[in-house]
Amino acid sequence: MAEIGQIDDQGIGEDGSFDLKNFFPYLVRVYYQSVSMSVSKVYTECYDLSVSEWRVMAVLGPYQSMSANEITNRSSMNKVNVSRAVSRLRKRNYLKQDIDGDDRRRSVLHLTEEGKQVFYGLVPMVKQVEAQLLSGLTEDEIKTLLDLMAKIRANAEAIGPITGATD
Amino acid sequence: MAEIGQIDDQGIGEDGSFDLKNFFPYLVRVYYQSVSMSVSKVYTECYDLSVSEWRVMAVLGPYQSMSANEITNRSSMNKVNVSRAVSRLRKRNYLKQDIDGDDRRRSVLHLTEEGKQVFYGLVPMVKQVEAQLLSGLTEDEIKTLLDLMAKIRANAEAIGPITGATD
DNA sequence: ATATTTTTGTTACAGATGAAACTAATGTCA
DNA sequence: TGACATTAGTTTCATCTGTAACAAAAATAT
Repeated sequence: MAEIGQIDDQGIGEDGSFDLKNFFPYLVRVYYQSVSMSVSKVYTECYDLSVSEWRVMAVLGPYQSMSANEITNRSSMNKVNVSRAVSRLRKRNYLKQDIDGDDRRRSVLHLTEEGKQVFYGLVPMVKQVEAQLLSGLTEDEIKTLLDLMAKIRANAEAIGPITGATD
Repeated sequence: MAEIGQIDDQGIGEDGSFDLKNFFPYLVRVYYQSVSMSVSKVYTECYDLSVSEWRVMAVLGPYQSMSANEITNRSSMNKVNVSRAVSRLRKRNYLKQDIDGDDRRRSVLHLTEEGKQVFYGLVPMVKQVEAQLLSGLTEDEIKTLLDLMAKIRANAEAIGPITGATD
């Protein structure tokens, strides 16, 4: 009765109960927390990187070079967090920030040698965590999961566009 | 090749690429953001409640009465956030905080009449969002999704226990 | 040309966060 | 009883966050 999938439009049962632990958005949050924690542990503990910093590095990769705006678009972060992550990465010499010759508002960002080393050190580890997270699931199950997540994301975006990208 | 589910243990391809947008934890994050945003919009815009505040109310419900510690256990929040949410809800007269007679460290928390009204107003709306999020999915698909999410959560917790519950 | 608007990225500000330190009450064990 | 440990909940601190305001450059329009 209080099961998910059998959503009653009354909202509240006769006993006035609302079962948070079977409320879908709550389950998504807990799911996200577990996943997020297990990955962020890697780059936090190994290199003291924040999520934003890791994401900027991940988007950039060892050979890419792009503007802050492009990073924003490819990382589901807002421009403020990109700016701050870039600034911190620059201070640590993981990233170099040049100015675009054609458009002097634009920055041209790419990893330094040191940044690349960090990246190369990190990628196998985060990929291993990814593998552990998905272990025990078949290829089909993974595909199904991703498809369903995409469907729900589409539903969510139909309700209202995302404003502030939580980081 | 760079597809998820076909995880190569090299970590980085010959071209040194790492595809963030197909990285599973990233997809989970984006998924979570969409879901979270669509629900939190409801209680934020309607009653200016934070996630923590909503969760405390949701766990408590209209007739339940429990300690802060119990709320912590049932809501995947840490005790600091529960404490703060309780404090704010109390200031707004949505919640009453009494002291347990048997154990004077313990508080006994329950919603006030005003808090119940807010709760009754909110539940149908968040349930509607839940329904919209899941619309287009069959019962089986929903069950599959929840099962797979639970599996991955179990995998994550096998890697390492969750420390700070992000709120 | 020059005023206006748009875009790119940064900064200021107010509020939120988790970890750790803290207070107060209870439990344990000798 | 009294020393010590544990538990419940709060507060402090340093950091992080999103919104809005901002500066500078470029695009557009007149």
